[in-house]
Amino acid sequence: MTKKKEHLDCLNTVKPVRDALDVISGKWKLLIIISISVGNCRFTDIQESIPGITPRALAKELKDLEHHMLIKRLIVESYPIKISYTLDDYAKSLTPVIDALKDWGINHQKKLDGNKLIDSKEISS
Amino acid sequence: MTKKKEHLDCLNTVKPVRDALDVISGKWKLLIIISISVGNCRFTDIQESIPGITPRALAKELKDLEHHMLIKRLIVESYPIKISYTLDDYAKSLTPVIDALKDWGINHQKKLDGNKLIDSKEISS
DNA sequence: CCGTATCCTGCACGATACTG
DNA sequence: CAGTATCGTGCAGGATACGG
Repeated sequence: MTKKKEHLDCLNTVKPVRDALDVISGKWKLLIIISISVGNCRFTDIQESIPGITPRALAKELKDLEHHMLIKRLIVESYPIKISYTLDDYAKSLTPVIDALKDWGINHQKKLDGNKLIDSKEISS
Repeated sequence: MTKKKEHLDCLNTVKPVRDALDVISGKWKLLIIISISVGNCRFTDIQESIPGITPRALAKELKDLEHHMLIKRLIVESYPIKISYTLDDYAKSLTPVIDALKDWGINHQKKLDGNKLIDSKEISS
């Protein structure tokens, strides 16, 4: 059956897509990457730059991101202990993914907005 | 400050990215899109093509996907009622997104596998 | 055949307090 | 400063049964 083969090919797509989604989805991951990318490298700095995040959440997400090799954790001073988080070069490989998601998200939002305008002509600024 | 501006630009990225993730993340959405894309168009067919999915889950996801204009729901016969689900042309716009995620996911898995080998060597030594 | 209706469970995520 | 430790909660998703 050709259908079965096609189905299998598609499942070969689903797995890596899910792997990728696991890495970048979630409430904080992108925000943390962004915060580090603009120069925040200390735990407390990152925490203060992301309204609403708790130290528990930040610690967990930082570990995840480090495990996925998207950020690096460096001890820069042992007493008093100081840590520096930086983006790994590997994080750059995410650029096409982020861009594709961003472009589609913008376009999709426009499409949804267009639909809303049909219902109500209110435009919020 | 230029930092503040950069930070703002990045937040302008986060929102559409999250919008996009909301649409395609989740346990079943991609599988359903795939199932329909290979020719399954009846509720029961789709259900049987995706091992483990319950009617409740399928119904919910189909509604979401329809709301996001990725699939179309057509009543093809009123008694006994028969429904046909098809991919909306708009779903094609997701292709670059899926491809980017897939490529990155494949590459990332390779990278993790490579690292595992290093880790296990370090541990065993 | 195409779904709803109930009920249930796990886990992502939060609040708050505390420590080397 | 850079995190843990505890405790708590909401909600995505599951099991099972039933209805038009």
